[in-house]
Amino acid sequence: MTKKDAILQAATYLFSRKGFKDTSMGELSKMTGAAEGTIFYHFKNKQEIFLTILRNLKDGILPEFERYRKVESEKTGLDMVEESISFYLYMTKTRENLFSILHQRYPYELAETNSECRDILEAIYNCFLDIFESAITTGQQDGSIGDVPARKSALIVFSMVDSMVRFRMNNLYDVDALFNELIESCRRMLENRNQ
Amino acid sequence: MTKKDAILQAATYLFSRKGFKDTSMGELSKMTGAAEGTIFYHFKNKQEIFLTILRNLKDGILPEFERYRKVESEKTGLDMVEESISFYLYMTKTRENLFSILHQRYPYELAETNSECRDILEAIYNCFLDIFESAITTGQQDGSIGDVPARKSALIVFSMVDSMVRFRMNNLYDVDALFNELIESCRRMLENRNQ
DNA sequence: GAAAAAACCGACTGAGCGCTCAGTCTAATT
DNA sequence: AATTAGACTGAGCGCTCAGTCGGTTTTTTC
Repeated sequence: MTKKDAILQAATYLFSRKGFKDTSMGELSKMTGAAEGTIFYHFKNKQEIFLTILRNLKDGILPEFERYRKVESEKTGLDMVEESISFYLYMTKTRENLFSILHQRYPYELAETNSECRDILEAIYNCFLDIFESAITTGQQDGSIGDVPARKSALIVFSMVDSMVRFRMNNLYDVDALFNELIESCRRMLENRNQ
Repeated sequence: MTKKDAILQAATYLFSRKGFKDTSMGELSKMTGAAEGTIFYHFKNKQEIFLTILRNLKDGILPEFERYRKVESEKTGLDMVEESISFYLYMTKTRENLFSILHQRYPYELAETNSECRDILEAIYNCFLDIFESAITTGQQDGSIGDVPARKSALIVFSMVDSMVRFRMNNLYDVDALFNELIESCRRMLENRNQ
């Protein structure tokens, strides 16, 4: 692994654990074995490290989500919603550090002044929502899901799932214990009752 | 207003807007007109200012929530859930600064080492959950709500509502546009269908 | 194998931070 | 009028931080 990659990896870890502002270049230097000067040789400043992580997050994750979304399935839309929730929870578990960064204040603060950051965040969240929305519209076509506004319902489902992720990351609640109830709640919320 | 109160008020504003770590004593001093020394005369350190705000938040808000919870009502439990959601959204709107502080990283970081902070946060969240839980159990008694696990469902409803608050605070989505759908979703999620 | 380019180093800088402290001011008490 | 105590002040201390710079080592190119 190149030193540049080592820096990005360590920064991802530290930013997710301690936050952007509370991670110092000295720590980053110590963790990677690179001198502070080396870090600034590869990245013009601290913010640029963060943006690079965000760029990589987008480029690494979006294709995976897109690929998942386009997989043809024999399932009903309602079952697809359930599967999408599991998929999202699985993704956030395998990339905990990256998703933890998305739950922090700094990216949204940066987005206010930096348009690239804003665009990346928007692309990421649109992609997440699309997963749920397309499952819902599929369900409305096959009759498994009732007559609900698809985008808004997708947003509500997403907000529920994202809260679970937040619970898990902050060790506030055992998400496994809540998982079944979450799925059942979403089913009751969406299912078609006029069949 | 005493200078001590002015400091607390300004700190609440600054902490909620910029976060704990990004608020400097210099700023706080400038905003209140108090010398930096004065701040440390009233509070032994920066953390103590934060804890005082949290203490006041608890003492100011919990009684109001408790009072609301104990109001006898003619409504069905399901209607009470809807009303509780509105009540929670209303409370977060009138005390936006305080609730914004609860959505930050610092209080939970502090809670890891400071037991008073931990206790306050726990008391606050238990109180929030109790509102929704007692509406749900009421609904199960009057038959308006189905056979769902009350505490877990309360947690799910709370997580939905709290996400709305987060959307509003970060200007990510127009919550008013989502409000009706949120209510309808919760109703579908909870209502008794065996009547 | 020499020259050029890229990667790397760590001591250093200046700004900003939380917090201290010696001392002033004000108003009540004796 | 003298004393006292609480409220308040702001210069300044010790420290941390992001970022710089002059120089060294490693790699690439011809």
